[in-house]
Amino acid sequence: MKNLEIAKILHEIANLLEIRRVQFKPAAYRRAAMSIESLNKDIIEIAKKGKLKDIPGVGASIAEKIIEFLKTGKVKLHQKLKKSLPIKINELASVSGMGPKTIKVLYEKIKIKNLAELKRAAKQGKIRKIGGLGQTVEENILQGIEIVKTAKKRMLLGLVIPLAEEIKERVESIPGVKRVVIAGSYRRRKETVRDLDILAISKQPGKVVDTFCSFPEVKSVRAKGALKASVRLKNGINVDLYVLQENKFGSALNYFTGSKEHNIELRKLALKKGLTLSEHGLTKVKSKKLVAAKTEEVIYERLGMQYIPPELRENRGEIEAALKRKIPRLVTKIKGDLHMHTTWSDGDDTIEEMARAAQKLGYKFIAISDHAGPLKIANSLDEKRITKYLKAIDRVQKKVKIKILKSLEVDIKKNGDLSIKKQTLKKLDLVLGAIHSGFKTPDMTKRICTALENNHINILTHPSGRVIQKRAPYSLNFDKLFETAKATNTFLEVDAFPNRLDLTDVNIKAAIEAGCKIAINSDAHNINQIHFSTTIGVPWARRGWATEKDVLNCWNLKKIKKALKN
DNA sequence: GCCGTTTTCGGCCCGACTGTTTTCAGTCG
Repeated sequence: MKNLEIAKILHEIANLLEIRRVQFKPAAYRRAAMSIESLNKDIIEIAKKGKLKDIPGVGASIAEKIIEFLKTGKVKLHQKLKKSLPIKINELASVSGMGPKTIKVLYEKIKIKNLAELKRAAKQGKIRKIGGLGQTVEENILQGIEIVKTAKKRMLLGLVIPLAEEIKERVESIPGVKRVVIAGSYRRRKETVRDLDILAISKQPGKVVDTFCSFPEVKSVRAKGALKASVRLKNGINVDLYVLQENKFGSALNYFTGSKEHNIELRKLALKKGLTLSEHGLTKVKSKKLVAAKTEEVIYERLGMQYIPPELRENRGEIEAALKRKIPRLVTKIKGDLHMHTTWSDGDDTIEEMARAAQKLGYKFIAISDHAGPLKIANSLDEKRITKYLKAIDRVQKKVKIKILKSLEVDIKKNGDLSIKKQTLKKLDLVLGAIHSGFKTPDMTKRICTALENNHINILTHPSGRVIQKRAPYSLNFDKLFETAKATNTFLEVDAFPNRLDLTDVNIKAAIEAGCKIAINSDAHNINQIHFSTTIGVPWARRGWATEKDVLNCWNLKKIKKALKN
């Protein structure tokens, strides 16, 4: 898979062209790069079919460069640009405050080529001596370098939610504040969040900004104006606050929710209608008359399209769909959770504790699905303990209202066999199949598809094996996997554990389009994690355009049981 | 360099804040 390598080169070309003050091309290269980054197909396959130009943002010239890279491992233009400006441009550009102009002047005047040299020069006070730059710039660069190093990792959404809601409440408590919404990637429920964009309605913006900046949890104020402020909290999260008037809240919310790509498309669409869209509202280009600003709903309607839920705003086809009024009715809640662990394997809480906690969340059913197989580290169940485990579930069932389905998460061996005997699996209500070892198996697609074809697996759990910020997904042919899952009536899991979110949003959409069904599960290992399926899993599935009919655990128990028998 | 329900040529998102200079360019989201 060369997608990311190619994207990186295109980004670098964009940055290098920008330094040369070339117009428009940087944006074109960047668009192609981002589009390739989010592909769920191997670009080599696309190239083989001659379909490179079908990728949004890729035209004749970039397609040629991709082919050149696949053939030779290099792109001549890229080499040439690098030769004329031999610096680590992507690295330097990642520092906040370092734009193309600054990078260029620093190279020309004092030969700064990389992050280490930049840091040294700043520490030695060499940057402040350059015309146009001063001591503050120098200090900001040093700070920026630290942030690049520490904040390279975006934070997992699941870990940010409690902190974000806490700071939201703090802002709500400021006198004169009427309404508070956290916008940005947080509202779109992306898997990771870099900073929080908080919008507040108030008639006294200055006061609100001042109070916000003086919160005890604020470590440093990065920027402060009449209407907005940017601070770094002691827990390391960057928070931007924007204070708005009520009558412009909709346009501001739309603008700050993003994504940037979505907004750009909206603006282009507005222009075609003789309108211009900004955070201040939708106005007529000629007369400057305001047409819509108060709510997002009005703005989308005035643009001639359906309202687009925040989770879909990634410029992945939602705008076209909304124009045709084809935005699906996305999943909003699930009735139960079909993947969780207890003290019988590697969980922290008992079957009864898990059942009662799930009942408290309003779930109608759960599946207890402890590990089974050779996975020693997770205290996996063997054949002998499984018998006792099933009896233990029966005992708890008598005590609780919630329906408990009997399940196991069974390891798929390297040859595609399951690690538990078939007659044992027959005693279960549903079987989860999973890869937990041998991640580098040469043909993982074959291993998994063999398992689905030869065995009775109801749900393939965390299908790609990725762990966010830690482990890359194993190499899989998703088209083949989806085809096999559909043919074998296997549900594909959306594992809602914060560092998994596996399938990815892009893959969920592709799976559904291929005719597959999914199951949204918490993979909880204690009672405090069961909510993941609702708080993180459901929004994540929405990002994959999932509707209730696509999701196993949106159905009632009778329908689920019937589906599992197939 | 890409793209098309005004266009195969001629456009390409928009405004706030910062730092430095003194009226604005650069950067960011």
